[in-house]
Amino acid sequence: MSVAATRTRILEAALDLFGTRGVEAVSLDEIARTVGVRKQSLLYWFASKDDLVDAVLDRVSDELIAVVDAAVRSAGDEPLDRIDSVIRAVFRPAVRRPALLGLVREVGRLEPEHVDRLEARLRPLLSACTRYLAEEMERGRLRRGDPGLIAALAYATVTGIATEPESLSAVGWRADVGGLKRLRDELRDFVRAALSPPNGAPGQPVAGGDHEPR
Amino acid sequence: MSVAATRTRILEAALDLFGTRGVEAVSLDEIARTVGVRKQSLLYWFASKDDLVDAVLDRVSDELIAVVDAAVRSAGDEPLDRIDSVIRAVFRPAVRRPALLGLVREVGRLEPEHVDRLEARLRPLLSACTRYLAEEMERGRLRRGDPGLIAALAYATVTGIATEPESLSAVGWRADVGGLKRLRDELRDFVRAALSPPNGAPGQPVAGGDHEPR
DNA sequence: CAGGTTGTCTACCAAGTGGTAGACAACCGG
DNA sequence: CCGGTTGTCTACCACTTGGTAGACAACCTG
Repeated sequence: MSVAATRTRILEAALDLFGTRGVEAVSLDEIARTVGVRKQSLLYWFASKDDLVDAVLDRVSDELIAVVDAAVRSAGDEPLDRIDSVIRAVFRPAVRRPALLGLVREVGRLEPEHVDRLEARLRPLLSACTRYLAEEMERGRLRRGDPGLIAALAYATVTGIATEPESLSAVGWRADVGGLKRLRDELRDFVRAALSPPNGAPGQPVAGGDHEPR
Repeated sequence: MSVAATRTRILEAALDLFGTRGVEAVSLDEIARTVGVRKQSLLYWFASKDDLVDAVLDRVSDELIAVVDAAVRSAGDEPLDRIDSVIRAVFRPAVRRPALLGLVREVGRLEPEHVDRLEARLRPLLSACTRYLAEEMERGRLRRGDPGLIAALAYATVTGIATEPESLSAVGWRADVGGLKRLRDELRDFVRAALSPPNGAPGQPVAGGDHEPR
């Protein structure tokens, strides 16, 4: 009790290991070892490896949804600024802890049951996102395109760059404080440029008094 | 001899399995089974799993380099068109066979020796790419930024989107012929927008001989 | 046809896999 | 202080892991 509860520590360790090395590649013994406990204590808290995977995925999706929601709420009206805000909010935890997005990226290596579960939990976030993109494209404040695919592309860019510090080191990048800042800024500029409407950046809103009907 | 040589068939099967499920998660027995041979025949051609991994990585880097080189040579002078050409060339094999880029994405889950080997083989391609980006930024034909990080971002976007058809299915995308075409076009537009210089598309080079003092 | 080479196989092995059964100590409310 | 709950443990289990040893057939080459 002086330290965190065993269950939580198992979850954290499993998240990191699953996210960085892959679910199938990590054994229960290894997780238990890093927690400092026997495998059977782990199986006391989680009936099976599948159970543990589900719990970890739930934790990840919870955290992701919370982070994105907070970022959206704290941002202004301009869609590019709002997207900036989300990226900033996701970037920090993602780079500091690649396992977080790494686990999401594990989708497709997981068994269908797990994929379904994760998709179901993230669907509200996802559909709100594509709906928002579609609205702002309509208003001319974002480059037009298929909102779903645009969302997927932005997602791929952010997760790809955040989960692969190794490829970044291949282009001479270092993970110090300055490097992190430069990477974050470059990512922001990249996505902003990719989503900006073709005319000009500031994009005065269209005249009509629209009110975002929700 | 009627079918492909055993060695080649092992390499192909290993590439697909390693790339889609992860190196550590795939056993020699499983590879052998999909080839239709016993594990010990596999160990006759490749002394160990590590040897097999190296051989597969070599094959992947060879193919990648060949594809990119051909695309660059066949493209025109405009950098955005040239980048289009590379993306088009990489997109088709990558989406048809996610294992290809999936294996490259495995970097960071591999042991350092394998990473070093792969990086060494891809370094010429990579440094040529960043050098080219730097030149064209200088000439004002690409949006300015850190060439290395820009390259990494474009790479992350392409590989991320090509290796995760599952996340695409989450936004309603289907992998039929039309879907592929739409995805390819959307990816092209996304990257083109992300890399275009901010003024206008055709981008006459800047008059003064500026040199960005670093 | 003799003798070596090539390629696949069966038979093993020690270590590790996810998981079960149950002992045992610490704690709790009555 | 007593009986049950809680949490961790040891002891197993059947199966899979990467890898070794060596039998054996098919093939060349002389």
